[in-house]
Amino acid sequence: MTTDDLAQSLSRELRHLVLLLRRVAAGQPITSQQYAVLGSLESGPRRMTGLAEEHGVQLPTMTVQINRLEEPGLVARGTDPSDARVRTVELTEEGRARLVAVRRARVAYLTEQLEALTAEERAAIGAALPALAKLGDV
Amino acid sequence: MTTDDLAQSLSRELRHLVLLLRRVAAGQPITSQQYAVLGSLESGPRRMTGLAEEHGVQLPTMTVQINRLEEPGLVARGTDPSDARVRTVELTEEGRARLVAVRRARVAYLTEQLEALTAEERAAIGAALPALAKLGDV
DNA sequence: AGGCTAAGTTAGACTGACTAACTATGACGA
DNA sequence: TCGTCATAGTTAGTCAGTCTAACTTAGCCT
Repeated sequence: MTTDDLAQSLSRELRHLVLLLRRVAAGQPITSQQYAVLGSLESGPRRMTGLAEEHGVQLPTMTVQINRLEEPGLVARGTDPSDARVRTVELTEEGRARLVAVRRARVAYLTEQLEALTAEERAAIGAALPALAKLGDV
Repeated sequence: MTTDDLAQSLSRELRHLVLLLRRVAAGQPITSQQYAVLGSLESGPRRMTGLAEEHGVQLPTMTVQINRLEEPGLVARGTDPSDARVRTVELTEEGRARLVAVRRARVAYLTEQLEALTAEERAAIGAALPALAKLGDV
């Protein structure tokens, strides 16, 4: 298979995976974007700019996201004592609990889907993950 | 690796792939959703209901999408002579040209990304695609 | 001090998605 | 054949997510 053929197949499957992700997110108490943001806060407070860059969105977009997470008390804004321009964002206890619960549900759903495959197919996916992780890391 | 571990890794990588897809779509003259709809029309006219089901969206969502594709003349609505309730949708010449052009750009982008990997990594992705394709086909 | 740069927020617009309510047509039994 | 119910689609209203442009505030540097 040429790289070009592979790119065509991958292009097709990426759309498929998007639909899968949509089903993973269905019925969750937060959207997949909110989940992703909470995940970025798991290891400690972050600044707005860092979050926006990591998620590949503009700052105003992240402002909106954090506003929506702050309103129900899942995250809290703080300040950086060394630079008054910087706003920090961190998980609240409730936000951490929500993150864990949603992650559990996501993983459970994916586990269920993976169980439907053969052991060989699961192994193939596992073997491809490192390569997929590198993909697009320009 | 247990299936549960695999699910966790996959959950992480899916988010990564979403960001990749976003970059693939950046700068294209149509959105990725519009591209996907045009792709569904490549093999011939379709009815609204069929398109909505294939894309996993509600009918009103597809109405809006088709409206936006019809306005610049990329698709055309028709009727089904055997059932007056049914609206058909088909590609115009311009729509087909647009589809081909966007596909070319997408594949070129992915090819470029894949070239940055080793042959082994590309092979691993290729080997996993059939399994990924099955994933979520409930 | 003055002026440039950086960090965030606000405002306005657009896409994409949903549900609810509506129109128009088809199907089927009394 | 007529009434009722189901099907196909559109319209209207709402919300999340994203963008750009414009603004505010704070730091930095000469």
